[in-house]
Amino acid sequence: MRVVSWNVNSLRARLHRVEELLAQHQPDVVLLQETKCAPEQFPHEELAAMGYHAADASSGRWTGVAILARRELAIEDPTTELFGNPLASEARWVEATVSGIRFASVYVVNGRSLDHEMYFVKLEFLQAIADRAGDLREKGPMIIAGDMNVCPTDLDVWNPVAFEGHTHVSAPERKALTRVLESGGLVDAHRHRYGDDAVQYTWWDYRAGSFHKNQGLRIDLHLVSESLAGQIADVRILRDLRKGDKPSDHAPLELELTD
DNA sequence: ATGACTTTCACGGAAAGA
Repeated sequence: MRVVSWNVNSLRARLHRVEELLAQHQPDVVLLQETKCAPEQFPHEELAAMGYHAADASSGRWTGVAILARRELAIEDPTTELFGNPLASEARWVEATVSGIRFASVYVVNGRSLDHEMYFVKLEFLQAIADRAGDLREKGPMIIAGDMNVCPTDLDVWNPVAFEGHTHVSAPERKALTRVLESGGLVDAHRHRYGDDAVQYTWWDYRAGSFHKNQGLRIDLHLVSESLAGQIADVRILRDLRKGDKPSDHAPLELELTD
């Protein structure tokens, strides 16, 4: 099974690149973030023409997440509910079961700055995910993936010194992310696959030629149940989709599980 | 040194992203 996670930075603006991804990689499940659609704008028909159906959480503006699956795979029990979510009106969480695995696509709050109200909202949001992951742990295998907006360690930051005092790298954010992993019994698929040697990023600022200088962050993660970890055959960051015509500022991540 | 890009909404430019 192939599971892609991708912050598309507007699904409508990126539909041609999503089509490229689906045609080239034929993933079974795709977890999207920052779809930026109002509910009526979500491109169900266009995706159906590409062979996929979707469960979406859509509220317009900056957020929006979705779970896509090949049309042959049922999307069961979708929900956008997340108990304890401090931003429940923003579409940042969607869950559904596909092929017996509980999937969640998540777009974690940015936080803006360490002294901003939204930073504390971010920590609350991560705690809500940890609580949910703890509940799901009792029920079976899960994959929570998306834009976590946290770099798990300094290995995941192109210049840790430059990021001191900023969001995405602070100790409380990292601790909150660790709680998600511990509570859910989850592994970071990328680290599980590559160990501590692999320095790779999933996001690069549009500005200043950051992508070409490889000045990025690894903030997009597949968090996978330990019971599935033995099936992790590969984890790839699809850098080619960060290039070319109107790319997102995030690259897709492709997780391959053996059947 | 600073800002350097892209999207949305809406029709100029602010807000937001990370």
